[in-house]
Amino acid sequence: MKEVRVRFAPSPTGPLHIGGVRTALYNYLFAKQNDGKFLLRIEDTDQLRYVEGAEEYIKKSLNWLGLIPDEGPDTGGNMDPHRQSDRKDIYIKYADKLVESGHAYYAFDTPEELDKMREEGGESSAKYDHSTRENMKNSLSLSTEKVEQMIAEGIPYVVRIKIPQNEVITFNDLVRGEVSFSSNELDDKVILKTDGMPTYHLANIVDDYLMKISHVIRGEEWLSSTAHHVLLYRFMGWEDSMPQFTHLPLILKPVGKGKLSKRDGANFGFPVFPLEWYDKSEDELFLGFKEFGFLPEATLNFLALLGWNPGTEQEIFSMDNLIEAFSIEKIVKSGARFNIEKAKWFNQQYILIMTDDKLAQALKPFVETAGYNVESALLVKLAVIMKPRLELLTDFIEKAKFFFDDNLTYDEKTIRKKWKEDNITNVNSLVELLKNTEDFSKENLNTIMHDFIQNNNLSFGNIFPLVRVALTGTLSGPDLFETMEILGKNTVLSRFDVAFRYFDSI
RNA sequence: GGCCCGUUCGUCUAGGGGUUAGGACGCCAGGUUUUCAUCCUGGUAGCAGGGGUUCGAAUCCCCUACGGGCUGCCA
Repeated sequence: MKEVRVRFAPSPTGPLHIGGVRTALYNYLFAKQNDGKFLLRIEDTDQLRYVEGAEEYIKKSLNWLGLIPDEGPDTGGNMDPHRQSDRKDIYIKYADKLVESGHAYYAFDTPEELDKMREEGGESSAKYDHSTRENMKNSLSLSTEKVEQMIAEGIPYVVRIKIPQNEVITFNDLVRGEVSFSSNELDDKVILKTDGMPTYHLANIVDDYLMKISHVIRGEEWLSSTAHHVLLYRFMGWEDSMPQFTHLPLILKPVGKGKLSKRDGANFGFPVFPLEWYDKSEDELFLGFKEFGFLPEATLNFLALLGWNPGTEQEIFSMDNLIEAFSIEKIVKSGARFNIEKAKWFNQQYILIMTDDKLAQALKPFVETAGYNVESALLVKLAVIMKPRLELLTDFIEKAKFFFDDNLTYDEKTIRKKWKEDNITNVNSLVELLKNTEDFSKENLNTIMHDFIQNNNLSFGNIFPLVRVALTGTLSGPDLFETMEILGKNTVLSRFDVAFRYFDSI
């Protein structure tokens, strides 16, 4: 059987977005499952839209996610180069070949002339095709002498594919089954631009052929132009080694119409990029899944299930599980809405199964970014008790800050309700008791405080909330005694001091 | 407008002629817990509409509606 070779072929026109990440993931899974190769190819044939740093961003993102290419711009090898701008000469050669065999032709039309042609088409807006090409300026409508003269004069030209009439182009899509297009509906797409760069269509089939790609797994936006690609393979004489096509459903906005876009992230307050991206032209910083506090494994797991499912009820998959379970046949046909709540749930599941050391390690950069310096031993302790309370790694700062930041914001509702006569007296007695307590282990604190309440015939509900708010500012949090043990006697006593003064002032 | 693809709880989905239409997220309720969270139990909610085919349709066919993509010298 033919070796499985798939590629992820992004265009460096901006940050990789979540749909692209999923495409990369499915390619990766398919390659690994079949002992094949996963290639990264940079499709930078659009010089106008090229964005500085985008290629680097793509590589860094794949790296964060662990989707490491077997072959790509940084790996070298006999399929090099993997950046299309470095392969310009190759495409020109093949474009010429198509012109020679009569499957493509030169066209000299200016943008204005093209606009005019389209406008004249009226409602149904005309295409550059069999019905219009004779009226345009190209090597089909012009005499050979005229064409040679124009080329000699340096008049810019493109190469267009000559789509035959009255043919039905059928191909098998691994997700959708048999798909057919009438050639009469297809336009004579530009395959080589005036700047000598190929368009996607040419570059794509030439590279996929040369790089021996066995399966093309890409987004559904390419389905419509696949007939053109099939024709190109045919004209090149490569139909026998044409890859299998698989078109993935698109990822849609969480609400409203259309596919997920860069703006949605900002609008709805969730990430659509793997890593943060600074957009120079708009002077805007977009945070990524990483900065939001998502684990790469959880991000991948969530994305894997968005448009694919194993057919079982299993939802949590390690990379190895995914590689084993993945199958193209199980890819869903319809577009999926992006749902951040489910993504958070996956993240929570992964946090829950992390080891304490790993969690502490993952938390560290977030603590530092927030401007705190927490020693490792404490961080591990906090990781243990905060683990079931985190959906995102960033929740840690918000929810555990009081352990390493003395600046508390007190829950005033509790103070107003509970900081009264008897309670004040009792809590103060409790503090006196704690002052005389040397053993601040959670077990001892538990015993002492429970005894205190029982011996004085008090209720938990009148004492513990005040203690909790005085020490942490909030009513919700981990076990009180454990919290006190970690805080330590000195901090506990000084916090009572500060808190009670504040309570009195309300 | 044209062409192509799609449509099962709010969301992600299973199910491919006979199922009480299953699971997950979310939400709600209860239990556990000194609080919050975790955890456990239960509940909520769906086959886009209309025609066929069939003894029988969520499942097959057609139409309509709706959604999505493409229709660039962008990918």
